[in-house]
Amino acid sequence: MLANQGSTAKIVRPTTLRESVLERILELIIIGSLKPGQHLVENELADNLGVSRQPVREALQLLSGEGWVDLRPGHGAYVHSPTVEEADQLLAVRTLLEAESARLAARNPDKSGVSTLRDICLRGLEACVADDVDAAVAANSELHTAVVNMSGNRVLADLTSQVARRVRWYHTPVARHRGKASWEEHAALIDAIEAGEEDVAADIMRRHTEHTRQSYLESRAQHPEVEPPAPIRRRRPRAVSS
Amino acid sequence: MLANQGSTAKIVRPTTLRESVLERILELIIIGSLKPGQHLVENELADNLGVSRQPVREALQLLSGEGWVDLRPGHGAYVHSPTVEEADQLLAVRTLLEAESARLAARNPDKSGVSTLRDICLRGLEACVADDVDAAVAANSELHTAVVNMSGNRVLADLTSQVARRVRWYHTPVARHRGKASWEEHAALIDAIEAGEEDVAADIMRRHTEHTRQSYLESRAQHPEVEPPAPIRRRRPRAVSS
DNA sequence: TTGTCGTCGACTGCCTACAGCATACATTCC
DNA sequence: GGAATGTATGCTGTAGGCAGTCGACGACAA
Repeated sequence: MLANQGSTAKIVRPTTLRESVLERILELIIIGSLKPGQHLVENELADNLGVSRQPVREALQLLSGEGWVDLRPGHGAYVHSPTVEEADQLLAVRTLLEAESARLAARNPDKSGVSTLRDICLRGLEACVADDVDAAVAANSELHTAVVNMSGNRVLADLTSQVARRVRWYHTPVARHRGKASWEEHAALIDAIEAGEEDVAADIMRRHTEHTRQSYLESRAQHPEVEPPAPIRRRRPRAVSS
Repeated sequence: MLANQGSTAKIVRPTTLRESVLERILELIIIGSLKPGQHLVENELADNLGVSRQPVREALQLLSGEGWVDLRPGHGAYVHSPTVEEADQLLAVRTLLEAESARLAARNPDKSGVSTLRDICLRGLEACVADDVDAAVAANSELHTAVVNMSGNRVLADLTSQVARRVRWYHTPVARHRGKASWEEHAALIDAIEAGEEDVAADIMRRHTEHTRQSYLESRAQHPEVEPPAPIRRRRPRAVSS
């Protein structure tokens, strides 16, 4: 009976076709089935997903709004081709946004919010010592989300989540968590928020996210598996015929 | 011959119908022809603009990505209804982003960029003493854009422009420029950027945008013309018949 | 061999049409 | 008289289809 009721009273949206198409395409991009720079032919996607072109088109329009695909009028949609430079800039912006979130969260910390943070932190640490990487990653993003929400600035929260989603794309080849040290930083952050020390909280968060940025860059330097920009192929190589 | 060549080598895009529809709808929203909370019926828009529903739908999808309209699956598109709280948050985020832009611009200031800034600043000041409000406003946004571009962080620039566009929406009822004082702040900002004084530049920009935020809030307090959320009407009141 | 032009194929952009759904009104029952 | 249900209507979501357009390939000429 409670199956469909999200804990946060999320609206049970009448999931339209274009929404599910959007999510499936997004998943294909994230797992790498659709490669950066690849031309997304509407008919192919429609056939593969078993729908008509229309919902595919609309899903692509929405995805372009989130920076996942680039629309070239008259040419169609291409999977956004990430560069190291862009990843760096994205992580820099994330640092900026999240540090401000931490500052605002510390400006008026509420009891329940802080205790939520502690719960998540505890879970993350447990997952960490249990070597459950997936759970640790989940707890990590959950904690960051919780902090942004505590900021009370919804615009900031939306923007951050938007940026964070794109960052996740770049995280794929990176080691996913930095172990116990990361959670100690988290704990310190929560302390600062609870104590209302704005500058300290912002600084911890800034250094924390800056750290992941650095490790991303290093990892990227070691594995420069950057794909060439975009081999634009509109026709597939003709099969031997005649 | 140079008619179509923008100064910044902008691509001459093969303007599609949905693009022009998007711009026309956006204009209608900005000038207030389409009011906050209003239900955007696709057929009506299509008829009024002389196109079919398809490009209208796609334009609405794109507009939703920029926060101008809200899509409710199964219900259609509604003009985003701005609240004072959201405006405040938006302006706060803009302050954050632009201050960082100024910091980055000051980190490595290039000669040509700085001279461009000075040109714009001069024009703005001239427009100001000539009491040409429109020109002053234009110069103002041009200058801010130039600073963001000098930051060298394209993600930051994109995000800022996105936020700034939405902020413009809230500026409508506000006094549009603060006169000479504003341009003196601009001049000081440019000096700081040229001298490479990151902290100073960031601080000037922060206070500068914070000032406009304060004046917005005050103006809003005096003219609390906030519309009621959204009187959702899907059928127009039936005409007296029979 | 290299540059230019014509042809062809494929894909996008747009239009029209239909089905499903949500809302508002009218009617009936308690 | 009030509430619940049936019915009508307008709108959205989706499908299918057609024309325009862009790029690639091949032929021809220099």
